Amino acid sequence: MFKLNKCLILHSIRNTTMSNIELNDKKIQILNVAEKLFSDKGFEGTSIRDISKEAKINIAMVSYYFGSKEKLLEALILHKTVDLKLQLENLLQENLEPLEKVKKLIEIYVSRICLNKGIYRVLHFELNNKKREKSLNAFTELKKGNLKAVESIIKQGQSQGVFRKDINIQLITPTIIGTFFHFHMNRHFFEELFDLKTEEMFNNYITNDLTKHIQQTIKALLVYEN
Amino acid sequence: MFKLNKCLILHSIRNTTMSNIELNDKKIQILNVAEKLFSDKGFEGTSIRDISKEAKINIAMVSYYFGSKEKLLEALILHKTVDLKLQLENLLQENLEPLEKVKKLIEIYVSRICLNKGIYRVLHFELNNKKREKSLNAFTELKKGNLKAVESIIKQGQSQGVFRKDINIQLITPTIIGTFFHFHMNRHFFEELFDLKTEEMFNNYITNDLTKHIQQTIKALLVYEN
DNA sequence: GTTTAATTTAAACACTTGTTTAATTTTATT
DNA sequence: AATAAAATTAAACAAGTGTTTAAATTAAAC
Repeated sequence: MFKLNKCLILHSIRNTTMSNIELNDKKIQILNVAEKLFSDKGFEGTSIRDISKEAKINIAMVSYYFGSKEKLLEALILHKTVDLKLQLENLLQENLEPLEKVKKLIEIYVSRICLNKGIYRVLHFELNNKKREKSLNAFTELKKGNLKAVESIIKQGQSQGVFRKDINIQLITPTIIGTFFHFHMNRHFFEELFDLKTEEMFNNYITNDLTKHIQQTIKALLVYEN
Repeated sequence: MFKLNKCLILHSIRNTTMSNIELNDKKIQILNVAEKLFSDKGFEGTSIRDISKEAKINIAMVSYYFGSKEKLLEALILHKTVDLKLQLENLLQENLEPLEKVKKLIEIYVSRICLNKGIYRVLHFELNNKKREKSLNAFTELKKGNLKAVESIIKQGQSQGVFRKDINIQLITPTIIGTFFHFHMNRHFFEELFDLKTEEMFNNYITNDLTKHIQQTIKALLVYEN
């Protein structure tokens, strides 16, 4: 473990790149393979031997680089969830109508999660696993930031008189992300239902029809008069 | 395995009870424990030894009664998802305003899934696991039935001129169940956010606030004029 | 009460798990 | 070229996995 720490520090000095210390071709390769396998077979369902086989490395390299399987998961979450936060913060600065902002917010959510579906599926899987609590703290912080962004956009719309005021702001994200995830989790079912034969057709359905449905739903919730 | 089959048949003769052959106090006990543990720790994360310890039975009894761990999961799904279908079919027969029917539909979904949250969480977990495909066929049939029910209710409302016609009916269930599940999956987060200190407070929030939010959302989607 | 079948048990099975070791090879530094 | 550090390896570790076996116990049938 002493070796490992030294190695990390040296790497961070050598790699003058952006991110938090630990970037390295081989490590990223391992992370990508881990994402794929965790997503397909779950965290417990994936063995380090599976990962090393697929990544064509020795079994010991995972412990060598990350310390343990658990810490590999932590690194994976950190590595794959950084940019969503940035994109939302940028959206807040943009000068747009509240309704347009909400629409764009949904677009960002869907496309972002869709792009990193692997890790978000893992997160979804492991979210309620008590063993995994520690690894998921970083994710909780992300969620808090996201909620702040949604709150700010909607309150802006409310003070402009465009949005209803008797809505539960904190439950809007669950509706947006929940709809998307339920669709994704039941992928097989909807592929059959909508006759989506290829990966491309499936993704197209998401970026068009599903996104539109979510936007329509949230818009209706925010503006309709009963 | 020969012994097992014989045993099952004899049981079904002795037990003159309702259900599909295989009911038995000890088996139900095992199923309940399995539901709890699978839900807490996932299917792969739960060992037969965990189950036998918690259920206070011998390790061999699971294989003896169900054949294998995989078949235990199949039995569990079948045993826990029968009644939702019935409740929805009853709802279809009721003489209610379309909007009231939708409201009640959401109530049924939420309460039903909430009551059996264990097994639905397992389903959610294992849904995309290719290894589990066979065990989940029964669940696909359930989903198809549910979709039929939703379709029939909404088309009724549309033909009465109460509901919009430019909505994606097939995506309404994802919004209902997805919202609920996302809330449930991120339980820790929302417990903190809404200061829900006890199990009771959490469940109350679901049956009141969350249900209301979903009903409000779907109502808005169905009736608002843009 | 004896016999037969069903249940329950502890032990063993072969296999997989995450992690560590110590030796080797590769890379970097002087 | 020699030295030191880092990366990689195969082998071993102890612990846990699902399942099977064969013997022991309990219950049912006669």
